[in-house]
Amino acid sequence: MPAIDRESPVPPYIQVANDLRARIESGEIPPGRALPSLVKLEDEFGAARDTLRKAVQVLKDEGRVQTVRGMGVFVLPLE
Amino acid sequence: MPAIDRESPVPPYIQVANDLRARIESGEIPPGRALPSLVKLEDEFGAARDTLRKAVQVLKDEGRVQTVRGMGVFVLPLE
DNA sequence: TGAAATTTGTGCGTATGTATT
DNA sequence: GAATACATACGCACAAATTTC
Repeated sequence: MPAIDRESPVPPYIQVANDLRARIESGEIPPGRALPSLVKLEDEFGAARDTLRKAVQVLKDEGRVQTVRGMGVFVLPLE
Repeated sequence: MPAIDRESPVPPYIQVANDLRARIESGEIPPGRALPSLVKLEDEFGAARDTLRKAVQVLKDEGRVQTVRGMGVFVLPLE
């Protein structure tokens, strides 16, 4: 299960971003599918919304996901 | 009238959850029936939807209610 | 038929306060 | 002081499922 290592010098939002990126790259969350909702991510990681939004923002900045309002955050096809 | 005590150290969403739980346990809202809609709860408690959804989430986590999209939040039978 | 109303799901942006680093 | 994170809350917009007319 995903977990945040509070002892790590890597900030939680980076850890979450890394975890989600790994799920995308492994094909666990394929293109066209949505990431777990923020509420679910809260449960999974036990992190605050601030942190999770930042993590998603990282993937957005990388062009890996795209937010669709009211629906979720979707994984984009690789270029 | 249910009301949220803003002076209390207990967070509003917990207060709402406690109130709803009491209504369920008293039989005011029996199994199979739905809780008031989020819109009605907004009126009743004067709280934001975010707060009310969190309150409902607490009861969900407790296994007391189940949400059905487009229909409502239903009280589950006791186990 | 289908359109509107109702209700929950999801996300955005913002805000306040606390605590830690 | 600044950055980060947590916890909570407000208000809004749009999506989707269901019910009603």
